[in-house]
Amino acid sequence: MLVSTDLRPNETRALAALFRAGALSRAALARDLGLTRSTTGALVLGLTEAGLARERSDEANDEQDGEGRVGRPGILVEIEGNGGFFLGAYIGVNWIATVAVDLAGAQRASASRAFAGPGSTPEAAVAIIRELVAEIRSQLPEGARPYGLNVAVPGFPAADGISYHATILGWHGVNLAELLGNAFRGDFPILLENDANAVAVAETYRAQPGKDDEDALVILIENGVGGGIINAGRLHRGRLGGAGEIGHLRIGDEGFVFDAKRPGRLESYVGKDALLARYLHISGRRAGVDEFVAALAGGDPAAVATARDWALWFGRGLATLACTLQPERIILSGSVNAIYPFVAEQVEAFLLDFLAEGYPVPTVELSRVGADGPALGAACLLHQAALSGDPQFQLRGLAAR
Amino acid sequence: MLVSTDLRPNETRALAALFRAGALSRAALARDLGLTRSTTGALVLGLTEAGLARERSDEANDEQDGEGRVGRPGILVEIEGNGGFFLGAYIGVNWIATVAVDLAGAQRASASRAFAGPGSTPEAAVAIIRELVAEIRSQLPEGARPYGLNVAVPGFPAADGISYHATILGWHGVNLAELLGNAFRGDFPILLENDANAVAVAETYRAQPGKDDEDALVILIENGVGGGIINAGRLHRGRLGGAGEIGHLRIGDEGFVFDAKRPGRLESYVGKDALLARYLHISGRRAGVDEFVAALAGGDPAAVATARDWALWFGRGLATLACTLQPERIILSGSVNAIYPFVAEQVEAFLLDFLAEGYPVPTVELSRVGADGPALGAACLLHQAALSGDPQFQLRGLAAR
DNA sequence: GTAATTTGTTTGGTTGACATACTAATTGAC
DNA sequence: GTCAATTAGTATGTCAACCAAACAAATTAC
Repeated sequence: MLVSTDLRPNETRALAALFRAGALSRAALARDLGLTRSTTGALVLGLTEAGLARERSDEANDEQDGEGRVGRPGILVEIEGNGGFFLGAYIGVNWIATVAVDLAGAQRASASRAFAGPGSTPEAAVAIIRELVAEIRSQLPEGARPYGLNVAVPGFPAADGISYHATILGWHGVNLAELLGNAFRGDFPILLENDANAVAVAETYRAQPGKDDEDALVILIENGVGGGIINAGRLHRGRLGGAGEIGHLRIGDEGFVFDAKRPGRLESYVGKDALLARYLHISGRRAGVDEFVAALAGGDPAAVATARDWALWFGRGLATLACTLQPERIILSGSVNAIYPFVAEQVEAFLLDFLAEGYPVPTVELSRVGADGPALGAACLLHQAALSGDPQFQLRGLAAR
Repeated sequence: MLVSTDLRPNETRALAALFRAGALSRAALARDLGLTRSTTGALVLGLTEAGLARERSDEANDEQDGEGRVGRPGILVEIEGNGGFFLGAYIGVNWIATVAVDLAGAQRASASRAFAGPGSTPEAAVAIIRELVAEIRSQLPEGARPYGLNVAVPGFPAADGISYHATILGWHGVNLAELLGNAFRGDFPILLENDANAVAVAETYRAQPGKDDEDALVILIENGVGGGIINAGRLHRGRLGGAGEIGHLRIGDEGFVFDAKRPGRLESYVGKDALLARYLHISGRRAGVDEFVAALAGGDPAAVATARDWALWFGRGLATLACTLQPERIILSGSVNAIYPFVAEQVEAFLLDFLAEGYPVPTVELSRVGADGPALGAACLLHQAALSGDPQFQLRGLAAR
């Protein structure tokens, strides 16, 4: 009879090591875990029988470590993706998306639907998520049971620990966790995460094989400016998951769009509305981001001047953040990032000039994940929790009894 | 024969649980670790024989949990402080300090000496540390061997991974780690840490018993403004340990002391020089911090006006940081923090007004650790590493063989 | 072809952790 | 005061995780 059994600590550690490295021979895994080869052999056997690991089939990839390696070559062992699934969702202003990530960290299914956020009720959003989750579950192997669902939302839980505020959706004091819990009663644990935080995870999680201690700052620029902070490979969430609200950074006295209550904020200089207002002020032309970028690419002097102003203030904000957080990489996401390539030189020269001598200068890169970013990152957070041994997402395997 | 043996993972976990809680009965410890009482009994026996834990002697303190607790009361077990020692040092501008922290997290010895930082060589500093370490080791029990030495320094390692820059000491490109390594050749591992980071740890490490996931920001205000960030109980170090350099925060266009290269920085508004320059500008009087605080306490209108300006800009900086990092507590350290009580109301009203509705407002507190802060925090970082199971500081016990 | 090296597996032994059962020490009900 | 109920701590036998040692297998170096 096949029964589901919880994994032993060293089995979880072994999976985490395999995930970090991509694939390892039993001997290399033994060294990584500090166990003997014999123990590791039994460990891998158990994981294989439980359907969580497998020997790598592509023989072509037998060049594990350089050329002159003496001795019998090892057989690479890797994670069996079908060993488990993690669900992520995103409630956006215009749409709702869901994805499934497998035990190997690969995206395996996705589904999305239009959603008129402002004006819709939280209950409507939950109903859509329920249908989309059913849809992606049908794309997964028969009988696959997800370990959990993490929902990225544009907003933050409030200080009372229950209610949830999403000004952009017009929701206030909504107990979204409870609504979702009722919709999926007991099937799996459900978490909420801020959308910018989720994107930050999606951009950095396993960005480079073998590296899991990345220091990065992900900046999301739309109308508002948000961010997510990754420190040593872990999301810096702050007290209630609200760290990274860098749109409120005070970098000047006014702003291109003026806000009497909170003047001089970063997003009033570099957000989408601010950018286009500045362009309107200089050129007299009303444009969208795409038109603005086209004008910029075409050398329109007003667009170039606008971009130069944008870069000046953006550089100020980046310099502040680079000093405060000292990230290795800064990743730009959101529709406004399309103008960055035109001003990269200016911003990076400013950064280099601002930072103290010898201080590491972060690289600035553009987003690599697409529209699924928030949902994908939410799922990756569950994957990370499971492979770190979080008891709430205790991995299980099928074992013969 | 007594031999030194490495601790098993669960023994280290047990010590970490005892440290977090202060003291636990065997049964409570078993629940905490997820082990059975019988296993935990054997675990505690082993730790006791190894000299790392002991039964608490003060019978008075038998009120473990409220009153109406039925059943046989447990015997509290706590960490035996003499089980291990961790050394911390601080190279300051005017003095060098060293402390020893024991396995229970208590400060057990300290020694310091005047040091004319600017103008002295790194070699001179290392020689003083060597003597001070010998001095505090003589205050510890016979035969105690420290697990390591962590040295807090006013500066940062440079991007090349070797050299070390401390502008304030006039040191550039110094390989301090190597100098220290030569001075203590092989006795124990040696680490370096930025001083503001170390202070942040000292302020927050075990600030509240039972809580080890604090989110805090520690701000050090002297001439310059530095900071250390604690996220979920861990130091946020950034790429090279340089996170928290909040003095460079760009909050305005000029500053009370003008810096042509980097105008508008937080420290040019709220640092010591800036404060006193502003007071000079308003009152015509040249004063030190102590005199200024005395004038402020006496109701001197110029001092009150200066403090109000200071509070305005400090509030702007705090608001930026509160949004970016979302700490639960903000702790003020450094000599300038003496003026905070006079403007606390103004700053906190500004914060409350600035932060979004429902956003958690951090508390602002004054430092609780004294002049030993940097050295103490450095030692606490080693203690934390050892109790987290860091292999570099693998705990050992004496066992009969 | 032979030695050296590294991988993976087998075997038997040690020990960490468990389940179970027992004793000890307290509270609360009568 | 006495007796259940409850919780803490310990003893014992069992299981299995891990190790050490030895061996077979597959490669490089000479």
